[in-house]
Amino acid sequence: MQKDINAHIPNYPNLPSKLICLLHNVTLHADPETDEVYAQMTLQPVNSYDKEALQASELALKQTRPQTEFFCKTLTASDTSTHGGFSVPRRAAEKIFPPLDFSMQPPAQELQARDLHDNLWTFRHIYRGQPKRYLLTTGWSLFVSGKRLFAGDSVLFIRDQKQQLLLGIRRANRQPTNLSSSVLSTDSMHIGILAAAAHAAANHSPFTVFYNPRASPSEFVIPFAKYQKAVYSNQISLGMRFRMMFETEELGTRRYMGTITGISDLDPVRWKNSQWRNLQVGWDESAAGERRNRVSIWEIEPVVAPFFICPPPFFGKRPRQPGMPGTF
Amino acid sequence: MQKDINAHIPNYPNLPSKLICLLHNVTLHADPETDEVYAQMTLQPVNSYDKEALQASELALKQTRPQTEFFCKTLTASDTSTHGGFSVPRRAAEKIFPPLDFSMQPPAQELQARDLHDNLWTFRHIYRGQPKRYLLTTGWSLFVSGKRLFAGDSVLFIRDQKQQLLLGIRRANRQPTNLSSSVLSTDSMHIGILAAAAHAAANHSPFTVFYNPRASPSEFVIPFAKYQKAVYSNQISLGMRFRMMFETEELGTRRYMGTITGISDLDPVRWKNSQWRNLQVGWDESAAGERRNRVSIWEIEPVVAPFFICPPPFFGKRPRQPGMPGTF
DNA sequence: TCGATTTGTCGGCCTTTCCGACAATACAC
DNA sequence: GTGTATTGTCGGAAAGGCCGACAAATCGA
Repeated sequence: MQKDINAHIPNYPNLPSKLICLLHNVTLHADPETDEVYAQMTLQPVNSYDKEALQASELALKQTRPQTEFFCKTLTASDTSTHGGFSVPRRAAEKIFPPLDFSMQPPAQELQARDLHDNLWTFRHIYRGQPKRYLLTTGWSLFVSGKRLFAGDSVLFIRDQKQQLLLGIRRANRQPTNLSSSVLSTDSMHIGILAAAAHAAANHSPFTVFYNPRASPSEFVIPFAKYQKAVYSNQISLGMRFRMMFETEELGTRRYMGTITGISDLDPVRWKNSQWRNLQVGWDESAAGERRNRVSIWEIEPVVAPFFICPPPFFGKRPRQPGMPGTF
Repeated sequence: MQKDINAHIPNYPNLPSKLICLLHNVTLHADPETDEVYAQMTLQPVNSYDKEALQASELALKQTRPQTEFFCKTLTASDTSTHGGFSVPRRAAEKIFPPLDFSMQPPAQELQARDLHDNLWTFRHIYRGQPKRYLLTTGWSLFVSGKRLFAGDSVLFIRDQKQQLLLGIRRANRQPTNLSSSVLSTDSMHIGILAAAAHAAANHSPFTVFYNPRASPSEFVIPFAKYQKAVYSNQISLGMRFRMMFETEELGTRRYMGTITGISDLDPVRWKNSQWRNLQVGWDESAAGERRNRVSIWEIEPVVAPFFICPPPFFGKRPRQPGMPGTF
């Protein structure tokens, strides 16, 4: 299938394997039907020597990432049944939600949160039961049915810098969501964006890209500072050990270790000398195929530690047996 | 109390007893709290000889009254209880609502209607039961509680020229609604509007009036054509017989007959020679005080019939005994 | 490993809401 | 009047939804 797609994508001889761009704008959107989240970016190719502008752009990017708190919970059968409400994790209620007045019996309060379409949802937030726990009751079932949520889907509560509550959802991976009717096919998207980028690169004019992490989680746009730091500080060599972060289902992160087993172009015809996933790697743990076997230099942290660290014999409670390092 | 109000209203010597105006604009509004409906009109005093402009204004007025269908129902105890839904009069469902698909078992459909604040309400419209009848079920109780409706209040469904459903409410006359907190007092309103009208009359400049038929059902703004027709065609004389239309509670109309018993200024000091309610009348039916004893010439239709029609000895089913004509 | 804490599920119970039965009312002739 | 059509009210049943009981799962030492 990969081959099939490649066959349809034309070659753009004037499109270099990497474009250095100014980031003019990032806006978040969500599909009105599915609530699928995506970002829209306006990029303008520039001469790489214009360092001042690049740094200003970097700074702006950092400043637009405000400090917020959030929690994410995967919905249980009880959370989604019509029989009851939503059981709020204690930490979440106490860190994210407005504090309840514990002189009331029982302590309870109306709670409002806005989704990505700016719809306001209202819930009753109450602390009750034996043992005591936080619950969302009235209003919760309207939300569940309104968003068509099922056990396994997740909700995300975010408290922003203005102390406002935001509310997102993340559907479980059921069958691959069929978006073909409402969105351009992956092929057309690729072709379209390449044409736009080629034109923009030739003219130093702005162009727009969309990033939908669920539909295609590959990051083709890399912060310039991250890229530079990686290129200047990481000395890559065959057999080098590294660590890399992965996001878990629950928005947490976890590190895996691996070894570099090769360096080669992913696509020697169209993207010769591109650093995008030009490192072939093997992983210490996990069955083959569970993690990609190609990564990019800005994704990894070199292990600078003493010459040899024994691939950890692993400490207790991990459910899955590790693979051997560097064998792929 | 009438006397009391009069004492507070100053005299505007430059304000004539009638103003001929161009009607620039009519917009409908509703009180966000009570849904009370009122109209806002922009009027510009003109020289009465500018007939062309007056006629254009008349024409515009007629055209803004689009042809629509509606029905109004006074809510029963069952309609407003939490035990059930809304029983839709058959004629109404079949004339106003989108037709159901009778091949379904039972025939049912989602129905949406917009209120005067542009809020969209959604109901389940279903045809079921034995004998069969139309009902609104799901969503109805939200509407009843949201609008705080009670048995005796009415709902109004209107299908407009775009086949859209509009939804209005009309509360029963419980105790006289106390609007003093949110609206200017009647006194201040009167004084303010008279000042505005006086200024506008002097300068031929536009001014704005509000018309709230529930709060004060008196019509002080009369379509010019209606006024002219009445003045030129009705020959008024003492003892003359006439008919007059009244609106019933249910938005129906009904005619009553009466006799002119006097012609005199309602307020000889401030509105000398005004034709507004300068006809004193007696009614064939109804106890004294039930209908006003002063009317205006444009409200009545002269009875052109044979010289003497016996004040009807009344036919059956009216619940209340009539007063004698012309006795005040 | 073990006790404490957290939280998922359930039975109980009350309210809401859907349904047709039936009767009261309105309407047509 | 009298028969028919319409619609208001009710009992019954199912679903929604709030509650604490209890136990399963998780966490921390």
